[in-house]
Amino acid sequence: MSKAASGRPPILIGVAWPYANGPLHLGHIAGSLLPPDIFRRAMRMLGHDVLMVSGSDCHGTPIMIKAEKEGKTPGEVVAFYNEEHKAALGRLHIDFDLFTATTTPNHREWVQKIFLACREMGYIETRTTEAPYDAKAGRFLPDRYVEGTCPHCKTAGARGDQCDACGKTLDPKELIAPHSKMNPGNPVTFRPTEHFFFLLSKLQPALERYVQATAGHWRANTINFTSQWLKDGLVDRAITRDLTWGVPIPPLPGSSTNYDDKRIYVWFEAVCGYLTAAVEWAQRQGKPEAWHRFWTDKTARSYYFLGKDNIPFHTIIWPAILIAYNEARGKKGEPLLNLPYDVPANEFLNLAGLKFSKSQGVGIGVQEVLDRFQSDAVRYYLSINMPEGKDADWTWEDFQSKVNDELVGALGNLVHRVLSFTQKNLGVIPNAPEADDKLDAKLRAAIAACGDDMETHLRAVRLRPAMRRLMELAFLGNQAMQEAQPWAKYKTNRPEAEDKLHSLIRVVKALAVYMAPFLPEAAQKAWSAVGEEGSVHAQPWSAAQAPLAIGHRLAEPQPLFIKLDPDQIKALAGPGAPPTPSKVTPVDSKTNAPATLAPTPAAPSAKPAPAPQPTSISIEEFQRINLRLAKVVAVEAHPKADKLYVVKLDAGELGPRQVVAGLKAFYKPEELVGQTVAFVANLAPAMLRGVESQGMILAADDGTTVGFLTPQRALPPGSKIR
RNA sequence: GGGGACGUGGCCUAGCUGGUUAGGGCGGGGCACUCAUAAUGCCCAGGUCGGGAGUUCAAGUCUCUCCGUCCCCA
Repeated sequence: MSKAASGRPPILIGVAWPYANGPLHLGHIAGSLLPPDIFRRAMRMLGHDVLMVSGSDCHGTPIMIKAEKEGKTPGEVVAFYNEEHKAALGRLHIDFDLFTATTTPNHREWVQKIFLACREMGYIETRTTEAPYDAKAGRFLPDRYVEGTCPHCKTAGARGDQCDACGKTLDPKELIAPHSKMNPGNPVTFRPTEHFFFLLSKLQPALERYVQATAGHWRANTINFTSQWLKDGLVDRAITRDLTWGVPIPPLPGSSTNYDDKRIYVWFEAVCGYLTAAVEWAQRQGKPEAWHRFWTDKTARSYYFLGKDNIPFHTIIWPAILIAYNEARGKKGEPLLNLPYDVPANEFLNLAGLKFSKSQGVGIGVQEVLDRFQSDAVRYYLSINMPEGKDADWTWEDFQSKVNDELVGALGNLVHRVLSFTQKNLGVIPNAPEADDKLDAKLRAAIAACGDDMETHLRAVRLRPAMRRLMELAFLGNQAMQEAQPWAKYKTNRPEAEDKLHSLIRVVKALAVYMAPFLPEAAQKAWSAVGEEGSVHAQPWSAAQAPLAIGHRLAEPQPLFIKLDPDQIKALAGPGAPPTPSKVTPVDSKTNAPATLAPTPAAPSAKPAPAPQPTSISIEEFQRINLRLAKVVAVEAHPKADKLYVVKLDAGELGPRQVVAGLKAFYKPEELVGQTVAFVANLAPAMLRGVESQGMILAADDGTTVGFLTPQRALPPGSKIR
């Protein structure tokens, strides 16, 4: 494959800028935000220099209106959502080199520079049109903020761009009795207004050449869409609007006209963000010219990730702007900017068949999901169910099934069973088998083939098939384990069992590498578990085939993934539950919390749920519980719960553990730190309000007083309780 | 109204330039195993590849048309 290739091209990844008028939902993540993160991680491991940028799209009328409604400034609204977006993305480990906003001075200056350059080259001119105007409010209105009676079906409440009742698209002028949507009492009149038009028609021939030369590797949907636009003939478009929130029109050479009440429209301005964000990133690096590597290096490639509704802006309009601007750059002898190399547009993710919608309150916020589930579980479901070729559905039942049966059952289980058995019986990673060992050869070949296939898929931005291919390796590993039967061999032929285990650990290590782009947390856990140093994300793809750390002493393995609780899923999927397709209370922008959600499980340590008392259990049953001593290293308040602590434990040979405990009402942090406590070490990990808990601290209580258990004599952390 | 994408067994889906018995996964049924988060492995379940027509020696895979879902444009 490309392993032999030297000089990997730098890769610029542009991610469609989420609009800063609401929290992110899963549709955004699946459609345009998660795919580039997977791609970015994969390309880094494949040796490319990658820059991934995006930010909040902050301008336009909807944000002004939202600000008015909430009695805030537009700046406050977008700052809030910019933070929300960053937090949600961070929790999902979608890591940008820069996630900025269109409100920065840098962005404004560059947009104005590009605007002027395009105008200078003759691609922007002014024209006068008539636009709806609210005289009382003293401002022009976007078409969809004009309401009136539909001229076709006579239904009241039709919008200026479309009538929802009969589905016809409208011109606001056609409406009977047009009035402002925000102020229904205010009549709307039409006034002439001067605007700047971007002359797409003049750029048509150049765009055709560009598409001709580039679109060979685009997805069918994208290329057809684009050629259709070109076939129909490009229409000049207004790129300014009558509003006051946005990038101002710069002073025009040779003109004294005042354009203070106009702004450059988002579809011209926001796409420039891909360039301006790269520049800002370079500045922040302290290397102001560093962006050239990704923008003017002739070998560099740019990938733009977006939803299908966004295609023409990235295959027509943005390239057109770049072509026009490049003409000006060429004249000045500046290096030319690269046009989009690929535009892997995704279809949509729906919630049980309904569209995610911020405005209609359909859907669940990313943060609410992450309060309940591991980010890798969410990433897995979104990856294996990615809307790459067609729309996909998020359903809670399917989420549960894919996570429990595939992620936990196949992938997580393979890693865990291999490491558990080895750790328990050998303690260390065994020596490699002879070169002619059959199983080892087979698994080595499988690992190499999987890596190659995944690489092919990943390079072509076929992420869902790449994830599928990874799962095939996990299936194969389980098969091999089943056939090899180390548990039986171990008793009769120990050297042979060790050979088998070595080969299986090889698979585990390969999985750690290959899953890294998709499941960053689990990949790191698995990587460390097989005794490898440092970050798996810094490894080359080929690390999957590197030799094992023979002789490394294994720690008792922790499961990679938490199994989903069917009851919790039912609560989310059931009738009346907030994230169902039924409408949800509009999200409050301050807390951005939807209506109540299913209660989180009670804190594990203070009061165990009253269970039916079994009369007796066998000693074997009791021995299944791994009780240990651990030293409390640190205690922090749980960020999202009043009664919970996040406790860091040193569990001796088991390594560090993190446990969520309901001790906050009974102990101060300093009363706990340094103490030796008893805890259940093999309790299935659980997410408690967004924090993973890997065990349970034991405590006794009489209903009012609570006391944790501690050994009567000093014993080291990790000591067994039996 | 125009254009585009998609429509494969209960569910999610592979199927590139047309050609052996249409492959996987989930769920379901049976068996095996016990290392593993009651996890895993094996076997089985037999879907007229949305409907119809056509091209061809041969079509899920090309053409036309109709239906459904979604997106864009007018």
